[in-house]
Amino acid sequence: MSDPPPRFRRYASEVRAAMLVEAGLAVLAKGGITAFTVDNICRRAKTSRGLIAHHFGGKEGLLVAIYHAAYAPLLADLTADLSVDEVLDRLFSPEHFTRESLNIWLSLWGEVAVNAGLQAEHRANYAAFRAAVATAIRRDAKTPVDAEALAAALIALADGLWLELCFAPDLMSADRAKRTCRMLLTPILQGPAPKAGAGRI
Amino acid sequence: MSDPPPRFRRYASEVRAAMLVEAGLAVLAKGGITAFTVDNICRRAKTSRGLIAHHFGGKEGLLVAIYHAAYAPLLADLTADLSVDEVLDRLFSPEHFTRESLNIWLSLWGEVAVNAGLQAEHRANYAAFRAAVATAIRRDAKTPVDAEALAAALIALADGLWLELCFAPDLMSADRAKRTCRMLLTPILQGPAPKAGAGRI
DNA sequence: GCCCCTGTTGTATGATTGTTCAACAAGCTT
DNA sequence: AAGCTTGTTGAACAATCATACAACAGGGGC
Repeated sequence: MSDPPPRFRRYASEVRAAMLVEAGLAVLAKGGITAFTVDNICRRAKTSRGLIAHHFGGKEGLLVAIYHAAYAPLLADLTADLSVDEVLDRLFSPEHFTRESLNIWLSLWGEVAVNAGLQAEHRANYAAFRAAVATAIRRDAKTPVDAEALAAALIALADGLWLELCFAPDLMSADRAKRTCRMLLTPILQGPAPKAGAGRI
Repeated sequence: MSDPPPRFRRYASEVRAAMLVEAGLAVLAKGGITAFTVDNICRRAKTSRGLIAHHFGGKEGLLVAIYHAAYAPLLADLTADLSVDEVLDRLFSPEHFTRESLNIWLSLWGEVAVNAGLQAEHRANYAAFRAAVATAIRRDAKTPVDAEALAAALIALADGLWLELCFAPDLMSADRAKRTCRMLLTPILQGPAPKAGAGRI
C-alpha cells in the first residue's frame, strides 16, 4: 500500500524562522499588536505553537526579528548615489507606502517605545536610514545645508504622511505625499533666491 | 465606638468616568496598549474591575473616551487667531511634547488603524485640528498658498518629529523640532524671494 | 431616621494567553 | 537499511484576560 503522507515537513532553521517572521508580519498588518499572539501567528504559519519558542526563544524574540525584517527592504532600496527625488520615489513606492505596511509600523512603533530590545534594533536601523537620506540631500543641495537635520526632517515628514494615509486613505496618496515633500524641500535645496540687487556675481 | 470608615466612595457618573479615563491614560503612557488591561486600569484607578463595564460598556468604550480626552487639550490650546509661530509653540509645549504623551498617541494610533470606533473619533478630531492649523497658516502667508495642504504637511511633520523624540530623546527636543518646522515652512510662507531685477514695486 | 436609587464591589466564569517539555518523526549520514 | 540528529508536535500548565451578575452600601431625598 502507499505510505501515509508525512505529518509535517522539516525545514532548515533559518527557513522556518523566515516563515514565522512572514506570518508575524501578516498578523500585524491585519490586526495590529493586539492580534500578535502565538496562536494567531502559528495558525497563519500552519505550525504548532511550540515553534516560536524553539526558533526565537519566545514571542519577544520574534518581534525583534520582525522589526529587522520590516526595515530590511527599505534600507535595501536606498542604494548609494540616489537623488532626493529618487529617494522620494522609493519611500513612497507602492511596495512600501501601503496601508498594511503602515499597520505593521504602527504596531512596532507602539512597542519600541516600551520594549528595550526593540529600541536597540530601531536605533541601528534608523541611523542607517538617516545616513542614506542625508547622502542624497548632500548630493542635491545647491547651497550649504545641514544634511543630517534635513534628513531627520524628511523622515519625520514621511512618517507623518504615512500616518495620514493610514487614517484617511481617501485624503492621502503616494503622489500627494511626494508632492508635499517636494513642496517643503525644494526651496531649501535650491537655496535662497538671490535678493534684488544682491545676486551672486 | 467610631463608625467603620466607608468601604468606598460614590462619585457622580461623569466624575468616575473621568477618573477611569485618567487611569487609562496613565497606563498607556507607561506600558503601551499591551498593558491596557482592565486589571491594570482599575488597579491604577483604585476601583474594582466591574466599573469599566458599568461606565463605558467595556474596554473598547473606554478607549474611545480616552482618544477623545487625549485630543481635547490639544484642540483647546489652538484657539482662534494664532500665528503659525504660536501654533508651533503650543504643539511643542512641554505639556504636550512629552515622551509619555507620545506613548499614549502611539498606542492609540496602533488601534485606530484597526478599530472602527476609534477611526470615527479620529476623523472628527483630526478635521478640527487641521482646520485650526490651516487658519493660522492662511493668516501668516505673505503669498497665496494651499493652506489645507500645508496644514496637513505641518501636522505630518510634527507627528514625525514626535516619533523621533520618542525613539531618541537625546537627539530630539522641543526646540529642535520647532526649528525644523520653521526651517521648512518659512520659505513657503514668505513666498518666493524676488529674483534679481524683479523686485516688487 | 428611614427609604430607595444607583454607583460599587468582588466572585464566578470561560476563553485565551505564553511557555514548557516529553514524545515523535523527517530525512541526512553512514 | 539502520542510526542519529534535530526540527516538530501537541497536550499540559499556570497565569491572565474581559465580561456578567447578584449582593452590597453610600448618600441624597423624603
